[in-house]
Amino acid sequence: MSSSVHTEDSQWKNPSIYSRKDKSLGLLCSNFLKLCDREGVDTVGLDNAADKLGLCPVFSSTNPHIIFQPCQHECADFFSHVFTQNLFVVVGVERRRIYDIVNILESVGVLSRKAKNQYRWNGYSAIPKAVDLLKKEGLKDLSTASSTCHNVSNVIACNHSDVKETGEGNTSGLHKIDNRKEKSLMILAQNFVKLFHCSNVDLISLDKAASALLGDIHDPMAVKTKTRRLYDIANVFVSLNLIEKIRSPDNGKPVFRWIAWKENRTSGSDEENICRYPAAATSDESMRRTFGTEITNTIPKRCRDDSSSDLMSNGQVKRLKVAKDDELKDKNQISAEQHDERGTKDFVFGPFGPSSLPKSGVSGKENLKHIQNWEDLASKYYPQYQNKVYNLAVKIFLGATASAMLRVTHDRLDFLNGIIALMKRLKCFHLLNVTAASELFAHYVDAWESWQVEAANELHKQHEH
DNA sequence: CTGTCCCGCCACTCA
DNA sequence: TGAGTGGCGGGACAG
Repeated sequence: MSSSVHTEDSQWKNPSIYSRKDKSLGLLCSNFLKLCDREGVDTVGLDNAADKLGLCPVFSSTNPHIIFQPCQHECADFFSHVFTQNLFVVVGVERRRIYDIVNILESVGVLSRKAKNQYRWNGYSAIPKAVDLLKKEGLKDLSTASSTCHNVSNVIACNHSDVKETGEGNTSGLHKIDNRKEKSLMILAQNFVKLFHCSNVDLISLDKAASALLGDIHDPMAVKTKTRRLYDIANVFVSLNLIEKIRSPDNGKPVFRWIAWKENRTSGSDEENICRYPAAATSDESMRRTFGTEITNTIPKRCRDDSSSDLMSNGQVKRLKVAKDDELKDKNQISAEQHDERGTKDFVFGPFGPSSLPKSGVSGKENLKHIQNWEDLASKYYPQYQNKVYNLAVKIFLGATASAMLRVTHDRLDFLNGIIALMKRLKCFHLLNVTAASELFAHYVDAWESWQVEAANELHKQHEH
């Protein structure tokens, strides 16, 4: 038994192993934006985005939104140190959050919906136009509704009420849709923008904004709910550098201030206006904004299995995908190109690479590519199970733990204990029984062992050569 | 204690 | 009809 695994075991049980901030909407939004804001990106598919972000969709029968994000740390030796350095962070990011982000981004024109699951990436250059439109809309509302509403911020709320009133007492589908739409995060976000642009108020607190947007509704619960939504919106807008959070000079309370372009756009091209956004800059290249937080996981195409393939009876292992020699060679060639200083025919180790092997000449960005190769190879070792819980377990396991765990211990029991501890941390262990877990992970051990033999042979061949 | 906002239930929509 | 979408509020976390 390896004592190190026991040490890690206790760490996995630590509920405070990651910060709440790791899962923040703002961080996720930054990552999402960085993913979209790239050359040649026109359409954003939500599934694809989640995949590229390193969010590995799993098939929870209880929560269709659940997605696992392997880790917030994009370090070269992530896989090898993930356990020993206590970097293991499995972040339960929900697809649900992506919907929130997408809706808010849509409100300022950054994205527009094309079809189910598909969004068009309009980019940051679309923001000025969208905001301008909102401003005009807000001012128009102001002029037409000023007779019934007493102040600027209530105009927006008045327009809310108009919709609401037509819906009240009428349960027809159309009005239901209207009511739901009116409450949507997108509309709320747009009204939040209008508050900044159609009033003389410079600093807006979220509770005040919530009250303003609710108009005559003074229900504390409604204000609380609206405020919660505004927090989400504000976080996304902060990620976009549209607003910033500061302390009110009056009472020290947190308030938000619009920091992107605001003045009436009477002249100047769109490009000039775009450049007023702090997020944007002058050159084409730097027009792509930089974020305070880097994308945390660039590992592409994680653990996407083809669940439509033929499978055996429930809970049984269908097959273990073992990389064929030629496939490995293909990978090696790709890897060799990426690590040219190692020679064009160097053997690059996959997800189960023995820790004893030298890693000289591989660092920094190259290591990121290296990790991607690990990921590619990992997909070839990917056992497929009909049992969704098994697949869940494997996906999580495959994402971040296989090589690291087995570098810590070669003892199978120790290995299983570690996995069980991991499962407990992931709160999904109750879905598994120990026998099932043993069966599953014993397969993984076998795969790893066979791969090691294969890798050792390849290394031996290289030395002979 | 207050502000913040993650989490996920469940209703609704749509292909 | 099932998968996708998103409103909503409980309650945990952070300062």
